Amino acid sequence: MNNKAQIRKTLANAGLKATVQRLVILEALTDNFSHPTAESIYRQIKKKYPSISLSTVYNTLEVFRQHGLVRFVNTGSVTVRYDPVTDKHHHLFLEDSNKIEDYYNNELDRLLNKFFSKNKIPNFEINDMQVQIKGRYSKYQKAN
Amino acid sequence: MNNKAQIRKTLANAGLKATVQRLVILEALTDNFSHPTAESIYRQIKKKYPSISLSTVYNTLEVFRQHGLVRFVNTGSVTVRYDPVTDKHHHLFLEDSNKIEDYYNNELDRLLNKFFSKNKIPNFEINDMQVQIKGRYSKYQKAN
DNA sequence: TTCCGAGTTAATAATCGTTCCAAGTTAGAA
DNA sequence: TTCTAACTTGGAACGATTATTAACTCGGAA
Repeated sequence: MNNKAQIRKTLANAGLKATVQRLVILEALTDNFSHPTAESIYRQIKKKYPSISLSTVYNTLEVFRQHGLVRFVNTGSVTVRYDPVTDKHHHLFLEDSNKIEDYYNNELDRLLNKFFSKNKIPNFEINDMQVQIKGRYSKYQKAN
Repeated sequence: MNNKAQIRKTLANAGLKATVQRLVILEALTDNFSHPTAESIYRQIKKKYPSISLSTVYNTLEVFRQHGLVRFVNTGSVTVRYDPVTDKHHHLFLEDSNKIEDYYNNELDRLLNKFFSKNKIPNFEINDMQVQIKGRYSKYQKAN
């Protein structure tokens, strides 16, 4: 199954109509692991689909978010960023470049789950957990 | 030593002039563990010190941040929140109320440090790390 | 196939949070 | 006490997001 068909399926599974706009936005998202802003998604799409409106991008991202197709990334800055990856993962915040990378580590997840099942936070029910790791790549190493 | 004197000292240590505005803002922050926004700090201060400007609050918070007196909290929403606690700690995001609480756990810190010294991220130098825990307090339990 | 209506989009206005700026004021060194 | 760099103020400007609304489009009923 090609990418387009997968994207259609994703929309259908979420119970969303497969409009052209949704297809291109979702396609842009799945191709893009740089945690884009709404604005940057808009610019990217605009090339191929010039009639799209920035409002549509915002609206659609919000619809996707409500249906679990994207997440907000917590950046601590003014602009919201989106993460097309809804699997469990963590984030590396690159201090030099203002970039964010996904970080996967199943072992870390297991460790945290184990820790919190032993050390419950009183009366608190955990739904989700994420580690934010701030730092930098060593010199002469490419970040990506 | 009383609170006011401590606050003066904090400013002096940071090499900052002890203006009235800075004193009241820092006082408001140290009294306030609810991770306030700039706006809410402004409203709080305005009662006692009506001539203060919102710009001053923003400017001052930024100066404090540069001097390590406060931190941004990464909320994933549009508005930036500030955290007067600069010790190592984590955050509970209460899904029902949009509140954020500090969460301390030395054992968790040790565990994470141990984990990442064993499992280094290739070429990446970690400077800071934070766990964001999302969830809710059980019914009939007060969140605070 | 046509038509209807709910859902969707585009354009633009409005709002919100934050930053910038020029002019006035002040803390604190000397 | 004087002087000056640092600071504050208010308002304008800005960028990001949300709201509004009229036009459009798709899928299903007839």
